Amino acid sequence: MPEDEILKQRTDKLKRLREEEGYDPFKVEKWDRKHTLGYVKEKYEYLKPDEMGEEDIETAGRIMTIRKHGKASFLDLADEYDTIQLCFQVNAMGEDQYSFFKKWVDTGDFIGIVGKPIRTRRGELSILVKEFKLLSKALRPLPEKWHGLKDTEIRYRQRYVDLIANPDIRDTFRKRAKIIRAIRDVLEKHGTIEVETPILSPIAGGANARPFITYHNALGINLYLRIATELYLKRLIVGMLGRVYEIGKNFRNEGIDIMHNPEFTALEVYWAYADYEDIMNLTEELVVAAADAVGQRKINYQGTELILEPPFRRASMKDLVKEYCGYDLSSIESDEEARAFAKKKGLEIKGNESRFVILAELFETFVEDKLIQPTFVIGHPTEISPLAKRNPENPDFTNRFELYIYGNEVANAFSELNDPLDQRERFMDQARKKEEGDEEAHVFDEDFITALEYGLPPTGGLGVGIDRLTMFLTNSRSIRDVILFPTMRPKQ
RNA sequence: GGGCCGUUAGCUCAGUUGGCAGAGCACCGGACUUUUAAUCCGGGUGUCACAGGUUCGAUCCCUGUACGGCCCA
Repeated sequence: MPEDEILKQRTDKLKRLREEEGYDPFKVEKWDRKHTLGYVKEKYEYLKPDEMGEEDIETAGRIMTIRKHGKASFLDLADEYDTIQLCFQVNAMGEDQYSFFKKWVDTGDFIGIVGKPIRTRRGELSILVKEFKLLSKALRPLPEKWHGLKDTEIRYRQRYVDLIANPDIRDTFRKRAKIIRAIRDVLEKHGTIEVETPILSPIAGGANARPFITYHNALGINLYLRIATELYLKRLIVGMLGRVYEIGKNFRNEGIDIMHNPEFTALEVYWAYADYEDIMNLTEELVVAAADAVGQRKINYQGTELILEPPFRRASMKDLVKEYCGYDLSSIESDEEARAFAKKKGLEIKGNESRFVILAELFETFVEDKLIQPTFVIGHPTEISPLAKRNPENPDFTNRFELYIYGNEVANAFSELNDPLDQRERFMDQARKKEEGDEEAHVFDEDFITALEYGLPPTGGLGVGIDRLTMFLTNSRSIRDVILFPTMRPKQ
């Protein structure tokens, strides 16, 4: 039957219910749910076939299936966590209620029930219902009961249908909540305060990315959706908040794929008086707390075992690139030589890359996807790290690390650059890159320099991709499986 | 941005070398007091994504478009 016909049929049924019975399920305001299905399942597990519990259970849920047998019927009732069978029998609830049920109740409807726990002859823990109340009606049919809902397009566009039909998906989002809760707990424990910084701002800085642009009518100016929280959070360290963090959405105007959604959730943390090694320890603590929150440190991700047990492997970018593609920076004498090497390796060369940029590009091409187990990659070139403090022994490199899991960047952190003079130069270098056509180069933020001129203490900072971390911890293949309403192109 | 794949009933999917469009579940009517993929009897509910083209005839072949997925940059 076409969906609009079912819709019409059920709408008519609702109308008749209102007229013939004087009952309007949409006028019901509440139901006192004294017990959950989980409570019943746990407490009455012991019941033997044909045995009945003494307690009156008062619970509620959505009817998932109905098996009608004349004067007795069986329903599967689901609440947010569990499903339990209900027995509807004429001699338990009386003629009136039973015929009301037969006439007016459909799968998808919400009902509240009162009844006693029993185990049926066939061994199924159930509730023998003596009273029920129709709490709300479904006018559209549920997806098919065996296969659930598979169509990715409907799953993402109408997540509510996905969540009804595929209980596992509900579990993924519960785990996501637990992960974020665990992260907050660790940070609070370390005296880090949660703050909120602007999403709309005149300058979108703190990362290499293109922003979304919007327009403020009253001010008559363009504003940008943030691409990172970094520059605002560091201003707060200047402002002596000591330790701050923010968990929130960032927005990057780029493509959508299995690892990228235009809006995504990031954690950023800044600790005064800490360096990147302290932050590395913190990162391990956060990842492990997140893993523990959802159950375990050894996880199966898409058939690969990932072991989230600290200490994570630590390796320098230079060594990794040397190991995986033979590029030994210490023996490279010129940028030309570096470019020639890269070209031989099949990289596309523009012609102005430095030996450091080549290092980073070789890393991306030849190393990244090999880093399956959690690995801290340390020591990124200064040229590609415009907000990170230089390594005092080798100023071409920074005290920075990224955490890779399953070939993907999950965290990025460094000792923060707090020298306003150097920061100005770095921004100017970025501005040059922008002029040369790099649309993702950092924007010059004069007020941020001003803030640094007031004095930023030595500070360690961290960014973590919450969606990606959640993917690994929930064995989700796509970032869209851990975002409730992923970005979709509008239909038509 | 490029390549490949997909789009058929509410859902999961068949199918047609180009000739009246199929199944299971769901849904509607009936029977049934222990089912749990209930069973039995009856009912097919569709713009075969959209727009063109080829053809006597297109859901099928061709072109384009939309949306989705995968891979690559």
